[in-house]
Amino acid sequence: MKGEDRKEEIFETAAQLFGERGYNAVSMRDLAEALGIKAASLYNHISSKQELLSTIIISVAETFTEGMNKIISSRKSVVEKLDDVIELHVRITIESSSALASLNNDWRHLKEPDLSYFLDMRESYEENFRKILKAGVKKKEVKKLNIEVMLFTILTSLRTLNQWYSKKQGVDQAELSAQMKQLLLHGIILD
Amino acid sequence: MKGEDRKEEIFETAAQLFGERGYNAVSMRDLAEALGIKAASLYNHISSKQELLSTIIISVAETFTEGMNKIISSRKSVVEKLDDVIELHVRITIESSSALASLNNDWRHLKEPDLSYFLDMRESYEENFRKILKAGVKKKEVKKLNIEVMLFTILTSLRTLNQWYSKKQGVDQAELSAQMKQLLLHGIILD
DNA sequence: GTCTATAAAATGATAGAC
DNA sequence: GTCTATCATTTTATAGAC
Repeated sequence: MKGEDRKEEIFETAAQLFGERGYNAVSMRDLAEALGIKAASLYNHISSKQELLSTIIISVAETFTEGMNKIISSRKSVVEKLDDVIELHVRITIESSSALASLNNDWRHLKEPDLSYFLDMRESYEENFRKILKAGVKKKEVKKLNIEVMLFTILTSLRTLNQWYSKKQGVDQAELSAQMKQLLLHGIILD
Repeated sequence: MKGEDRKEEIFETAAQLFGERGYNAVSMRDLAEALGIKAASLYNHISSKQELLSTIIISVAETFTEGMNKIISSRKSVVEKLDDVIELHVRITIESSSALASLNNDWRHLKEPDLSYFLDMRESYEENFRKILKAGVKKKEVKKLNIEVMLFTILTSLRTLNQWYSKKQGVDQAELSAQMKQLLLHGIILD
């Protein structure tokens, strides 16, 4: 199946370029050149530029959705669930850094019906996260702060981990997870 | 000075559109239409689309630089300085939400020499922040965690505050600052 | 599966009338 | 200060030869 290999290669290179420069700043000529072929040849493997973006973004988004669903349905404590969410993000950041960058920067350029599908997943993910935090407050495992501020702050740090991780070296996955847990859950100030 | 008013209006509308859709997804025709004029008329007030992006981004970046310089040269404690940095971000988020979105999403599309100028300011800002954290660790005001992880996590939360603030209502500036301080500096877990 | 050639549309920007 | 008309370029995508 050489054809499938080529297709895979196209998606990977597209994810990398979209992640670096943004969807609109990467032309089909740019992508083709990076692959060593002409732009017209791309259309023998894919049907449109939009298909590239949708496939890249939806794939990562589904991985997040599956991960969160597992966490939600487990019987762990709230703090353990929060640990697991952080680990999920760190894992995906390291495994799918480019696709994650595309998702973060270019989800706005999805077209319907993919846009709605993506937004539904995103909303559902956030709602599940919110539920974990609310349960934590109720069980007195989590401080009684504004739920939306907590949700946003933790989530945005986790979502943009890739921006930072791709630049720095010398921090491995386990170490990064541990540091993020300390920081986001326990803060940085010594009392 | 009616001309200056019009120019101001163009920059504000551009910031809003760039912030919503991204620089490359907003055409000069889109911008003109939002202002109720034709695209060609824009060029009586500005010289290029690039000028719009540069002016918008550099202006906010300079506000951050000035704010950070004041904080760095004050004689406050580390924790107070961290409080001030958080307040600086919350203030700019509320005052210049659209320009901040342009900065976050589209700084990559700046051209030289503006790109280098921006990156220098950004690097200097981060270096000052790093110094505050390092001093905190030394004085035992801040936990001895990985400096880069702390820097990244706090900064990314603050930088993307606008994404979230523009959606939600009912949280005022003082309240938001207070919540962010609690969360970023002291964490969310009850010990 | 890749190429050349080309269509069809959109884009940033300019010239010149009013 | 805004308009119409237009240019030069770039863009996504298709047709058809090899």
